[in-house]
Amino acid sequence: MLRCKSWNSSLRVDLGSSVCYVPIPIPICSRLVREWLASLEHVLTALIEVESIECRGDHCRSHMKKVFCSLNVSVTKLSTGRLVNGLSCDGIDMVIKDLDLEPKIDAMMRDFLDPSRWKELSKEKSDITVLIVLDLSSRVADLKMSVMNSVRPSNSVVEKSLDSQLWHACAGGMVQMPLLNSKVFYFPQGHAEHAASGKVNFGDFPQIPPYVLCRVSAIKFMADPDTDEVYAKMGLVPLKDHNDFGSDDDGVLGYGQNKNRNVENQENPTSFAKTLTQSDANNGGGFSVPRYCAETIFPKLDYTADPPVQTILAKDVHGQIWKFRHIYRGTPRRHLLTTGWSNFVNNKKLVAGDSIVFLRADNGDLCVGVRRAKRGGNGVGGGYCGLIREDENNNKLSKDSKGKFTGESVIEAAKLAANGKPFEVFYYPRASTPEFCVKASSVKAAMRIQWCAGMRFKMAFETEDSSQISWFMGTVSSVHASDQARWSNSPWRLLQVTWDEPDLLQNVKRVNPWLVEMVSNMSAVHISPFSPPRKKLRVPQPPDFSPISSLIANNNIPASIQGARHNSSHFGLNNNHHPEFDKIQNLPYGMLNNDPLSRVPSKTLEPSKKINEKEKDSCLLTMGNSNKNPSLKKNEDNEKDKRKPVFMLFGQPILTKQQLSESWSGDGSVVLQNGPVETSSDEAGPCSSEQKSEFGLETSHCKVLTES
Amino acid sequence: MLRCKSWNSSLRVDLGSSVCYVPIPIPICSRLVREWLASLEHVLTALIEVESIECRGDHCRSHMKKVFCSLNVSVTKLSTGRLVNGLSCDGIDMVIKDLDLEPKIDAMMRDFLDPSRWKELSKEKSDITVLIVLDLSSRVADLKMSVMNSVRPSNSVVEKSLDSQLWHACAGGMVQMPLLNSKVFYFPQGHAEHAASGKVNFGDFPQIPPYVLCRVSAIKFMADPDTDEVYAKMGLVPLKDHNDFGSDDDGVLGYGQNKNRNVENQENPTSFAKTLTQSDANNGGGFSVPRYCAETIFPKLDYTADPPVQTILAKDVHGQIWKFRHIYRGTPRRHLLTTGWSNFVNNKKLVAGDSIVFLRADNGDLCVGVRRAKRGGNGVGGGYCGLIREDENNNKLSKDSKGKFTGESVIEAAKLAANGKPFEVFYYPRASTPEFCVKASSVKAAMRIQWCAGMRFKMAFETEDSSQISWFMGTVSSVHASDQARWSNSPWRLLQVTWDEPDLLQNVKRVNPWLVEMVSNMSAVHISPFSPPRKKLRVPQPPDFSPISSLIANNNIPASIQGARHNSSHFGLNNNHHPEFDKIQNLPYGMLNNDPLSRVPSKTLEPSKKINEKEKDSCLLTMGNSNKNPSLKKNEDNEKDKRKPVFMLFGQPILTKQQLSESWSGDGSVVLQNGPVETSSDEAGPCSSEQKSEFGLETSHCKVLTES
DNA sequence: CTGTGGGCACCAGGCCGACAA
DNA sequence: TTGTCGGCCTGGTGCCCACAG
Repeated sequence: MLRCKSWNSSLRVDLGSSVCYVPIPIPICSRLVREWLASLEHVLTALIEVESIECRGDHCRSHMKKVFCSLNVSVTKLSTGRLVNGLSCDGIDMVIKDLDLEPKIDAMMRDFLDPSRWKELSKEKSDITVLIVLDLSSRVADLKMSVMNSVRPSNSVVEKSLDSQLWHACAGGMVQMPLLNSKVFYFPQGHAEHAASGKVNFGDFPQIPPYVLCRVSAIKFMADPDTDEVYAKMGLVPLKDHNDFGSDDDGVLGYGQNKNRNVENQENPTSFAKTLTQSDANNGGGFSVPRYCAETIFPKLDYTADPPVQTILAKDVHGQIWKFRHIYRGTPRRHLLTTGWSNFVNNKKLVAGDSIVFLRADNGDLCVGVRRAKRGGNGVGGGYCGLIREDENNNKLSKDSKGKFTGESVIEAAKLAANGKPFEVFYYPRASTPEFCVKASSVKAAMRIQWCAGMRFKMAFETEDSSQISWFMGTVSSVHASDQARWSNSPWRLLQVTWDEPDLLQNVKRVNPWLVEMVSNMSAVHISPFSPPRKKLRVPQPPDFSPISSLIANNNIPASIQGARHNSSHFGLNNNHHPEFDKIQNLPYGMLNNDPLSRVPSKTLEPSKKINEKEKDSCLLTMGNSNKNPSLKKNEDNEKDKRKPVFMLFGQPILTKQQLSESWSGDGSVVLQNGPVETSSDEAGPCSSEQKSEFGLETSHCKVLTES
Repeated sequence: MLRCKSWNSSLRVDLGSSVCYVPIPIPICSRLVREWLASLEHVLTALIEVESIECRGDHCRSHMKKVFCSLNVSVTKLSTGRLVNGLSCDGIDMVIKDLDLEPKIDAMMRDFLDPSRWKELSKEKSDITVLIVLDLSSRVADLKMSVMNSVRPSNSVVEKSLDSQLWHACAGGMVQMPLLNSKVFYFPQGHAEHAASGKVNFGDFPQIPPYVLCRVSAIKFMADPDTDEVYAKMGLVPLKDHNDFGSDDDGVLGYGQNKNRNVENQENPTSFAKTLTQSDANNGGGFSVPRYCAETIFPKLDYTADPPVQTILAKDVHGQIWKFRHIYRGTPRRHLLTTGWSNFVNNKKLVAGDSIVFLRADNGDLCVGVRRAKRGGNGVGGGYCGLIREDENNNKLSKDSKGKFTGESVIEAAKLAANGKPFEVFYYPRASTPEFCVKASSVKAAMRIQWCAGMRFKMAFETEDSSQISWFMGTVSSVHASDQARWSNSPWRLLQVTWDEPDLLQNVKRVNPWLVEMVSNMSAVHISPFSPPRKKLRVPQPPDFSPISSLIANNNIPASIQGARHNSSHFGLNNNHHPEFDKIQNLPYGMLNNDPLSRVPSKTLEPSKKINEKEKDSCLLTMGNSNKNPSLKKNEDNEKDKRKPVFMLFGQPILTKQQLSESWSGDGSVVLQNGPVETSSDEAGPCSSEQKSEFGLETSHCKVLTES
């Protein structure tokens, strides 16, 4: 038994030490071994206790790197719950041994290579030990890479839903994922932007509606095995009637939009994000830990030691455990991660500008996540993001051939949605497109607002380093469907806006109503509390639309039929209701109203009122910021129904006759039918959905707020 | 202009120095760059003259590795002839500059990225200069690998025929490639062994004959871009009549088999092969150059210098140029390759036991090739090789999806051959299966021999390190088709043999007649002149055939019809002619005789005579060794027709009536029809080939030799 | 003549405090 | 409080000779 003090820089092992994530170098020819590793998926990304190290060969110095060394290890803690397909073995302590990867592996290893054998072994919870024979040749780096590729399971195999807290921490503070069984509106347009850069031709599918109310039947929080990019897979079931909605916890209007926003660092103090500095990302250096992070997230350090030092173990999104040396030293004293950090940076391919997230999970585990800065583009500029997404997609396709990112996949999902059939979507929160599955209550609340040109609003954006959220002020310049030809009644990107700081938000020309909050002009100064105004932003990157105002001039709506009561004429835009409503009942298939709740009486549409400055001030929305008020925040989760009855939708919505007579609309073309329809039966279409009816319930939000 | 003395171990560049093969690390996100590199194919694997080095960034020490450095280079000599598809630009000096690979490459590089632009530029032979921006981050190794993969063209793209001399040097001394336009016999059985481990089911294709006479219409010497393994792509045109044979230079029988064997180191003294020692392959060390190699292959060293040192530039099979420091030092003095050697070893992934070939080409270029030792098997043992071949094949398939190594590809080729249509085959000389396209004259000469059990022979094998060739003695134990059920008339692996040293050649149980030379028992001692007898061998690895003797007992031939004149009864095997010849004329499609030259008269088959020991001695073949006789060798190329008229096939074959009445045969089932056939016209089948007719001309070789 | 091993120098990686923002 | 830098130590790489087969 010969002790090798140091044999490989990536694999520094001493007897009795415990090592994390041993990337096992495999001899080139051992195809079988690689396949075996792949079949085991994550089993090797485990905490490994080194029992003995043996060096074979005649000499251990000059040819040490060619000697086959035997590393006898105990896998003391499996860091991931999966051994083989479908088998969960979380928490199994296991030891693997007597596995010889030498060239003559074939005969003696076939037994071990059989995944079913592994499955059985783990069922019995018997201890197994692996004698891992490492080829410490000069090609270790190469081999390590190829093995890591092999070990890393493809997306199609691993669908484990990872820790929701870590997922959200990586996703960033802007992301709001709907709850399981909650209602969302699915927007095919948004899906197309997200998954196919908007380059989806819906023209051949006239039955696809602009939005479909769905129940979230499943949601899996996942992460790309190569890039660690978090994404979610959502199962959606189009809703035919409200009986599907037993577990809906989404009955309160008006709160959804910003309820969980800004949770990071405030409502969820157990996580901390830091953007890597040059020194952090520099290969030779360590990681400078902000004091707040070290004191609130990391395990308590024994400051009586000199120097105070400890080992940090942090789990990443894949369940891999990373080991860091945490030391408190220097003058003045500061917290640093030294040993292990460089390895992490290299493995995750981090560069300055990327962010790292430390999170203390509810079970006490320390987790580490990664948020990559947008490469090759300075935040706001470029309009690249869609393209980059598609490129990644193409690579992905060749790997798992799932087709998540093609126009076809969007069409397929949208067709299923239109037909009332369950479907699946993938959502990448780090992509710079707005969420296309939006909490129904948020949409409803937003659409209940009488949007009109001239309105002042604020909208939240992530700063480029993803560490902060900034609010930007803007003015609604126009209200009309973003694609009037195809989706004339779609609220998607309904608002055309101008920004108070247009240079920073050049590419953000149209926004979704549920992403903005109306504000008074006077509050502009103090709504951006923690961000210097010029900080670079991460904003949704809409594909460049051609100017839509020109389309308006050429659309089918005669100018003569436009009313004038609340004419926002100073923008030259028309946001009035359409007086000849019946003439444009060209609602797409599946949009007919068969929801008893929404059978509001037919009435003559009353044009919305022009909102003057005074009214706007009185309409200032504070609900999105309500969680900044500690006294309110405490009770709102449990008592929001009672506390804000004015926003209730289900139960007894408070609706005045006046409110019922109003409807939201954009310009003339964006008018939703909200009169009673000779109700088609359920057989009229598999998805005679209630989207319109939901919007039909809208009230003037300003008015309600005034009442309360 | 800041000088970076050393910035990266794989890229050590000083001003004014010339570097070879700069693997360019590319920032991760630069997909466009990678595509561009791929489109340029080999352009970057060139001799590069460093003009200037610039380091940008605030500091050049601690963050040097993150700083983008600009390397201003001149590509002084393009090492490969291809820039873009179809464009040959050998010898173009070109300089590339002003190419910025920074993140914002897209806009400014699109022009450069256009392959057609490069095509034009190279047409004009204008000087271009590239400012190559290198991301010297810690991920250089990773990136280098990915870029190398990108740069390396796939097989499907590059079909450049590489230097024949280097190809043959890498292929080894055993390999005999047919000449362009020469005649070969194509053996589907051999093809199946070579390309699909023999696991090809020909059962559904009864029209496929066991051999097809072909003209070699094309031959390309190629090398695997990943492994450097040499292989050849051959175009074959089945021959319908001898008029196709205008340029046939293969008219002399009896010489072909060993004419070009042992050329390396003897007839071709400008190449030298050495098997790498541990020290050679060891990462820390250099390469110990044998004196002979240094003095005969390498450029002349100036021994007056102290120490004598020079730079060696050697081109590999891909045309890449490798640079080595050649020094003559130490006590006692010896030749060493130092700087550059380690890089070569790592890049080629060489290990001890692999061989390296240095060759001085006719044009004076120094070339370097690689011959890998068989991994994972000790030479003779295992029977792996076929399997390994197939595994490599599967990998290959996923890469170029060419299907060179499937049973289907063999079936396809064999069907085309059977139908007289041109086809293509790939031959990997380092695979351990016999050549399946064999010089026609060799086959004819071999089949003219009256093979019979008990005959003594020798056969050449390569030693495991590929450096030498050893001759092994054996005895023919049985003569019958290797697969009597399907290929009853195939000469492929006709001879079942026993070896004088059976332990070394356990898996070689059946051999092709044209690969062996008959010898007398007495010459056994001195025919293995330059190899210790126990040196490990590299031998063809036939798939394990089940014992064929049992098949014989169950075949369709009644025992009663077997003659007994030359009964080699001491082996219990029957090598007599079939007296009821007409009953087994079940020749496969395409085997009918329509060759006027071969329309030998029908006659009663005379059973072959038993060869007693005395006769065998008199039959000793010396033709195969004739080139060892300097006086003979000098003239044989030009005058072989005249010098050995007894072996002529075309022209005026010397055939006595007795000779014509004889035919070669193995056991009863391996009888070729050589009587006149009611000749089918050409329409009888596209490939009514003359294979049988060729063999129909056979004479008793023993007899002919006795006459001369 | 050449294979092998130890000596040794160089350098990239990595940990440190100093210093300043 | 923490980002950046130079100092400095260390281990790995690679060139050298000695020695021996």
